[in-house]
This record gives sequence, structure tokens and C-alpha cells, in this order.
Amino acid sequence: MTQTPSRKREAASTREDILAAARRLFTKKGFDATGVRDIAGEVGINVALVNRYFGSKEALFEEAVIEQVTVTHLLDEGRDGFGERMVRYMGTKDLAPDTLDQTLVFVRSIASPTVGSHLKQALEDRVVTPIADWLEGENRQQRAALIASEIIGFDMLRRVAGLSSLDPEHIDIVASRLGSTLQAYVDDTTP
Amino acid sequence: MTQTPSRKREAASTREDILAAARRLFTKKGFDATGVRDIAGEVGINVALVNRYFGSKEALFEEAVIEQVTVTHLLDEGRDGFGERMVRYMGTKDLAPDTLDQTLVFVRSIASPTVGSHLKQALEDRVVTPIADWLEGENRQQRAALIASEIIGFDMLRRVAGLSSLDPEHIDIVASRLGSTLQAYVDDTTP
DNA sequence: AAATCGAGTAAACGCGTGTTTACTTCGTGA
DNA sequence: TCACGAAGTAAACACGCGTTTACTCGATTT
Repeated sequence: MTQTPSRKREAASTREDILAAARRLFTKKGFDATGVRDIAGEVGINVALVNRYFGSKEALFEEAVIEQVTVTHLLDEGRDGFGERMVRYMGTKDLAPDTLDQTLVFVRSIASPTVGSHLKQALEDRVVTPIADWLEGENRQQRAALIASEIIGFDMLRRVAGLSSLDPEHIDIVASRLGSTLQAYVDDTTP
Repeated sequence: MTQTPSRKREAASTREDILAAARRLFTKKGFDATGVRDIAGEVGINVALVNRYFGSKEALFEEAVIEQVTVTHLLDEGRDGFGERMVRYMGTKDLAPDTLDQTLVFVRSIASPTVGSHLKQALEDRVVTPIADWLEGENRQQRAALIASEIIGFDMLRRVAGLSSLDPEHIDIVASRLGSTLQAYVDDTTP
């Protein structure tokens, strides 16, 4: 009597769909505020499949987010002009991204009792330390931490807190100021 | 048969105790991760009293946290030497405060579906705008937003993410760098 | 064509949450 | 002194969460 409207029936692509939906929702609302039923609903599948494929919501976060955290692609273009390049990249990002966004997911999940510590570890191991290794000179770890704090702080206030004075239309003012600040940390020159 | 071990029976001081415990726990774990039973347990009262005195957990947060957000006391000493003074103040704060800490409660509650928007409004109205009014020259709103982003970003990575390279023992290196960066925003000089 | 095994579903479980209701206890003013 | 109102308690309510169990369906394989 009750017919079951079933899905595509392709394990691999279903898994990828879950990962994609998880990245989108974790980015948008953070780990705690995102329910597994939200994710399943977005994909159009039953809730049980999430735990079937990933074991737990926490393990899904690990694979969908933590394992994707990287910063090396931003360092490839070298140290020259890093500051302004970085600010322009960060300052013109879309306010409502539909893919994994590292700053947003970090800020919105860092307070989570479940995955907060994992995010801290990822920040140290996969963000700050690679930046420190990429730098030259002394006090690399501190300078790398300061570079990260500037970028995350800026991105947080613009896109999470929604401060309109940091909108892209004012990007030129911001880019020259914040950009030269970052560059000073990169070059190890006192500004 | 069941005797009820009752409390002090003083409404005013009980209310204050709830406020104090709420500030401590909201600071430590954020709004969503703090339960009303946690707060009541810390005070040593029944859960029902929280809603009795404050109406709801959200209203309690409003009175305990939002209404307390201010930045004017940091601006009283004037613009000279603001940068280094600010960094030394921020950089030596205790890692586990037992009182309301604005940065911690902000970062740990900004993703909350319930109070996140209230915190954004408070940041704009009670932090950034007062700083902007305190500044001189052009582009005050942007410079104020950048000052706030530097401070919050630094405090976030040091105390929320727990980056050890930003510990107080390295405060001198950080203070001269981040301090002069902040001062440049205050003085409106390109660094 | 029948058997098989994995993809997908439906439904419930146990738990914790914020909130509310009904009751008990105590200090105080007429 | 005694009743009245406020302070506090106990217990349940309704709901949403992550997770698990039992089942159905359907494509592939022999």
C-alpha cells in the first residue's frame, strides 16, 4: 500500500552529495546548529544514510571539513605582494557561499563541545605552521599566528558579524591599509 | 517526610547570583552550550527560578551580556599610545576568566541561531560606532572596524583557539608589531 | 528466472533541552 | 497570632536531537 519513492541508488554519488550538503550547511550554520536531518533533507535521502556512510555526525564533519583545511594554495604565488593579494581575495568573497568556507566554518564551530578542539588542532597544524614554514627570518611562529589572526579577524567581522563598512565597495581603502600590515609581518619589517 | 533544604530566600541577591553565574558560563561555553540547569546548579537553586526571574534563557543573556557590552572605558586614556596599551591589556588577560569577557562570549555565541543577531547588533552599536566617534579624520567607520577586527582576531586566536605562540611570554614581540599596526589605524597614517 | 546483497526507507529509542505547572515553605504585616 | 504573599522546590511537559533497528526494494549475477 505504502509505496516507497526511492532514490538514484548509487552509493558513491550519494556519499558525495552528503559531503557537499554537509559542507554547505556546516559553513552556513556551524556544526551544532546543523542537524543530520537538515543534511539528509537537502540531499533528499533518509536520515539513517548519514550514519550508515559516515558513522556519526562528528566523523562526517571530520571528513567534510577538517580534512579539507589547507592554506598552501594561498602561498604558492610567493611572498611578494602577499598582503594586498590576500586582502583582495578575502575582501571580495561572496557573503553567502555555497561551498566550504574555512573562515566561516571555523568561527561558527569553534565553540562546539564536539568539534571545537579538532578545529583548534587543524588551525595550528594545517594553517599556522604551514605559514610559519613558508616565512623567512625570526619569530616565524608568532608572525604566522598574527597573519592568521588578522585575516580571520577581518573575515569574521565582515562576513560573520556583517559589518557593512568592510563591504567590497570600500575594498581599496582596506586593501592598502590591511594589506601593508600583512606584508610587514611577511617581510619581518617593523611598520 | 521529604524535607526541602531551602535557600537564603532573598530575591535580589539570588537574581544577582544568577546573573553572575550566567556571565561566567556564557563566557566559558557560549550561549548554546550553556544550559539553564548548569546555571541553576552553579547558583544552587531550582531551574524554574531562572525563568521566573528573567522570563527566558534568551532574556537572561540579554541582561547578563548584551546590556553590558561596552568599550568606552578603553578609550578614556586618549589616542596617544592606544595601540601598545591595548595590545598589552589584551595580551595578558587570563586564559580562564571567571567574569564576563566580551571577546570570548562574542566568539563563542556569534553562531547561535538565538542570540547571534543580537551580538552582531551590539558589536556595531556598542563597539564599532563608539570607536568611530572617538577617532578623528576620514573613513572613521572603516578604521574603527579594522581596529575591532585586529583586536578580536588576536584575542580569538590566543584565547579561544589557544595558540601558544601568542602567549604572554612573547608579549613584547607582539606588542610592538600589533601595537604599531593599531596605532596607525588610530592616527590615520599609512604604515 | 531465481537468488542475493547492498541501497534506501520508516519508525522508534533514549536522552537532553527550555519551559511550565502545582505544590511547599518561610518571613512579615494587620 | 495568623493569614497572606512571595521565594523556592519538585516534577512533568513537549520537543528536537543523534542514533539504531527492522524492513523493503531493486539491480546485478549465476
